[in-house]
Amino acid sequence: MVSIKEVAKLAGVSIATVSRYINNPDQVKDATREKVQTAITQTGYAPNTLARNFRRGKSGIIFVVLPSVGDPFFEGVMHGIMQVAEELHYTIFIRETQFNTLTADDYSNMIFSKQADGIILLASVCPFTAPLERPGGNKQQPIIISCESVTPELSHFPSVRIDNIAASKEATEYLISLGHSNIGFIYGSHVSTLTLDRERGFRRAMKEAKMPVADGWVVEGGLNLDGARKATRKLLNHPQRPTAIFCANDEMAMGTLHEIKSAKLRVPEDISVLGFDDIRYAEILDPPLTTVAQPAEEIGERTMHRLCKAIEGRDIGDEVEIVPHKLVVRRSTSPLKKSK
Amino acid sequence: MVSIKEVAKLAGVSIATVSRYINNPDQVKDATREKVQTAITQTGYAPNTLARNFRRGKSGIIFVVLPSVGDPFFEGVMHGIMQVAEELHYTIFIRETQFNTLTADDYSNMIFSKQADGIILLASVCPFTAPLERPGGNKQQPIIISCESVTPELSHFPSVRIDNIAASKEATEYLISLGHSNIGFIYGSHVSTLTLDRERGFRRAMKEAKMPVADGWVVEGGLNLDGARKATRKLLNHPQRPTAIFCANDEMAMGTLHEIKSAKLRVPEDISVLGFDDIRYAEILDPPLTTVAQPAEEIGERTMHRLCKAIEGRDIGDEVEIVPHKLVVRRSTSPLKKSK
DNA sequence: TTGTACGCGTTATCAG
DNA sequence: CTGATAACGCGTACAA
Repeated sequence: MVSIKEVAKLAGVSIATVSRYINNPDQVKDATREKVQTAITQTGYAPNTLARNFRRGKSGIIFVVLPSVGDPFFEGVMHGIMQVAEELHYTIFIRETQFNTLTADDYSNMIFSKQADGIILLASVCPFTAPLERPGGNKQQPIIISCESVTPELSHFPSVRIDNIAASKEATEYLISLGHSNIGFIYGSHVSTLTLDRERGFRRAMKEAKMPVADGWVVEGGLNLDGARKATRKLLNHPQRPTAIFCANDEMAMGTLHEIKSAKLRVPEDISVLGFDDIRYAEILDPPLTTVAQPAEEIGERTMHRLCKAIEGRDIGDEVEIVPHKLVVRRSTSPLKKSK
Repeated sequence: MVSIKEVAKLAGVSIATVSRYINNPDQVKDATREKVQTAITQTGYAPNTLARNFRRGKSGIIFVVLPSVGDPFFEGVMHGIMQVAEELHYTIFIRETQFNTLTADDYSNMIFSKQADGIILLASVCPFTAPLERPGGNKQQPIIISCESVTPELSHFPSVRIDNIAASKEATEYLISLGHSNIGFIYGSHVSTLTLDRERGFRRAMKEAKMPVADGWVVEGGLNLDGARKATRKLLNHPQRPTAIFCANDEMAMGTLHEIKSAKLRVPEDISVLGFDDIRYAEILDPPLTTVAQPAEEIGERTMHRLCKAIEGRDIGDEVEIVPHKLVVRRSTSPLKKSK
């Protein structure tokens, strides 16, 4: 592997000059510049990133941690993130945490061990434990948890997201306003505080409307198609079958939609379906899905800006930054048909 | 930032011992081990990855480059990749190349500058130029291009994929066997050799069956929903309206399905639809989509194994490794209804 | 404008 | 089993 030394030797200059040529070309005389350049092309030299980062003490890398590539929701958020990253000359690396569950400490360590300058955790279901106590002073690590509603123990991490409880409550109230009172809810998983919050919003709306939530109306959908389909079948077989089903995300709503139609029931005539996220498929489903939209790109942008502030050592607090959500009404929901 | 030195001092040992404790604990006496461990917890020390990688001359990182997170197809491939990566102790980083188009040289440089030990390009539409000529000897860089059918200039990169032409030809023959002769084809984009190959397979089947492909039956779908919807509208308005539409991937097929139904036509009674990839949504679409399945996980596994061989310096050739595809017949295709 | 020389934090190679 | 020490490749203060 060719290093800066060989380039220097070939160009007949010192390594310092080569280094300068690369990082501060203006400080090098024209004639020298040429010599160095030819030596570089001749050797095919490329600066060793490992050495450079080591020397500089920073990698210029930001990790974005998300549960799965292949999840349509994150596309928009990534857009926002990458746009800002480009401006600010950071490189984004995505880490997928499919099943391997890293702890908050692991992430903290990534920063501490200089693997990355900052980390964005996107709705990453990970078994968060108590915050890491590091003797060196634990405050203000450049880590942001976005989209996800964090548990109390983690509230010291800054965060950008919608108000999941409020959004879910509003959506439920919309169903109620359509005349529905038997409403099923499919949440994600017990470790997904995000969908748990959405469940909370659902229950709150029901309670305020003085509508009971029957046993078995709230089921787990596992955040995936299969899980949602099973959950839906449970709901369809329930003695008091819901007239509307609210799914904690659109992915699950897709499974629900399919399962209802497989049972020869119609959406929304027999059962209304409501999703969450407004992924790109929502509007081309059959019927197009009523859902809660998140300003994905904005979440990404805000998150990056805030993270970069933290990287620069500025204080960004540990508050949750709430962005607005919006109910998008399409055709998968309709007024309750009075069947009596 | 606390370094190994301070840990050594606090523990009353040399830095070498601390290093050994971390990398080869068995070579350290029990008593010493404890001393070191307490010093580590006390200081909150974490090895500086930058320095470590620098010293080792390798990062243990493999880049996976893909066009977009949010693309359901890659999930399976990533599964395969990550499983092998875990076994072999590599860390996977995903880079998204949404619009920013890196050249083959850029990738080559990533290897050369030690940013990564190896690179997997997954169906990444990037403006490949002539192979990089590097004085140091350009042969056998640890770069693999998977899923994508590469252009001739790039055939020196090893590759793992299905035979897109053959698969597409077979799928077309299936449509023909159902009695269809007016078949529309929606390809991805002019820079996506992958979908161009699928088009080639389509045309080959049509030609062998002596069926003409009318002007305007082959349209560009842009690899996304909107593009596919527009393309579908063109097809529906064509004077010789196709009785079947073959989409170069499932994402586009989803758009096509929706657009056909929006035009009050039925699938498959009026128009059959055929997709490609067998993403997880294929079976829950309405109607469930007939499509060509790729062994995604297998592609991922094979790719990683081959790449690791290359990283170890072994010769892996530059052949294309072909994995089997399979036509999955569901309900979006049916025999041509004789309407005369 | 250029060159010399040091140090970044590790790991690896020796001797002890 | 442990300690001293030499690398690794680069950036930069300082001297020339």
